[in-house]
Amino acid sequence: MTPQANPDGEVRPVARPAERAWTALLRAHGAATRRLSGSLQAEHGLTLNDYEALSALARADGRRLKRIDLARGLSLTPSGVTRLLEGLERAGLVRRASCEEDLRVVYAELTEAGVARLEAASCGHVGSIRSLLEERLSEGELEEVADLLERLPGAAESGSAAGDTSG
Amino acid sequence: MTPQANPDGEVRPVARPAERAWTALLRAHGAATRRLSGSLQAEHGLTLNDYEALSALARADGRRLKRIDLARGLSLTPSGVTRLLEGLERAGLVRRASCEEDLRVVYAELTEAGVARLEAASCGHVGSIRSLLEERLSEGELEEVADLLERLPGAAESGSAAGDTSG
DNA sequence: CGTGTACTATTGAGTTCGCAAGCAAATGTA
DNA sequence: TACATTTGCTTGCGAACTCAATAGTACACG
Repeated sequence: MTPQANPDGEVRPVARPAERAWTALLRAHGAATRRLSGSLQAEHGLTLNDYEALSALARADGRRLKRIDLARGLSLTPSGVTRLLEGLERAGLVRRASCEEDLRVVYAELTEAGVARLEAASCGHVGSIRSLLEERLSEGELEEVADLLERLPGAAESGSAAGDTSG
Repeated sequence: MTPQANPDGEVRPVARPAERAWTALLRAHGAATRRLSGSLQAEHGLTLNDYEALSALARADGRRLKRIDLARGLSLTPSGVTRLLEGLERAGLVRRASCEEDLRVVYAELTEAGVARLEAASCGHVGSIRSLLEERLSEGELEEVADLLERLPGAAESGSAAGDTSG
C-alpha cells in the first residue's frame, strides 16, 4: 500500500490509524452492503434496513419498539424510520400501535406475517453475512472487530433499544 | 441459526461473531457517516464521497484516475461516479481528460482548485475523524480495526485503484 | 475484414434517506 | 391556568444512489 505518488505532494496521504480505520470502514461497508443487499432484495424483497428493522423488532420486548428507539438502533433519523416503516406497514409486516402513557409515541409492532417473513429471510441472510465475513476473517478476529466496533458511537444505544424507553 | 426463536420471551440476541461484527459495522458506519458528513458539508460544501473522491484523485499518479477505477475505489457503481463527478466538475474541482490509448476511458483529473479545496477541507475533516474514533479507541486498537477491515472485500481493490487496470 | 463479446461511460427512472418545517403532546415554570 | 420549551412523529423537498438500457470502443477469432 503506497498511497503517496504526489509530484508536489502537499496533500498528506492516509496514514494515521484513525484515517486508515475510517477508510477501511467505509470500503468494507460499501462492498458488503451492496453484496448483501442484492441477494436479500432478490430472494426476499427486503432491503438491508427492512431486515434490520424487522430483526430489531423481533428482539424487542413484546416485539415492538417506539419509532424513535428504532431510529436510534438503526442509526437512522426519525424521518427515515417513518419512510422505512411506511413500506413495511403497507406490506403488512409491521403495524402501528399507540401508547397509552404518551400519546406522542407510536409503536412499531411486528405482525405475524412480519415474524414469518423475517424467519424466512433470516437463514439465508445470516448465511450470506457469515460466508462474506468468515471467508476472510477467523471467528476470533470477527469477535475482535465486533468488540472494537461496538465501542464506537452508534453502537451504544443498540443494546438498550429494546429496554430503555422511559421517554 | 434463527436468531430469535424464543417462544417464552427469553430474548436471544444476535450472537455469532460474524453477525455481531456485521451489525456493529452497520451501526458504526451509520453513526459516523452522519456525523462526519454534517460537518464536512457545513464547513466545506463537500459530501463524504466528494471528499473521498478528491482524496483518491490526489493520491493517484498524475492526480487522475479512470472513472471506473474511482468507482471501485469508492465502492460505487460507474453510474454513481458519473453523478458524483458531475457535481465536482461543475464546481471546477475536477476536470475530464480523455485517454489516448483507450477511447472508452475518461480520466477524472484533479484541478488546482480541487487540490486547494481538498487541502482546505482535509485538516478539519481528518480532525473530525480522529476525534470521533480516538475518543473511544486507542491507536493500537484503531490499527487493529484497520488491519482487520482491510482484509474484507472492497478494501482489496483500493490499493491498486491508483495504478493499473490492465488486468 | 467482419463479427461477437467484453468493457467504459452516460442517461432515464425509481428508491432511499436526511434536513427543515410543522403539528401534537408532554413537561417545566410561575 | 397560562405560556415556553422539549420531544415524537410526519411531510415537502432535494440530494445521492442503484438498476436497466444505450452508445461507443477494444479485442479475439474466423
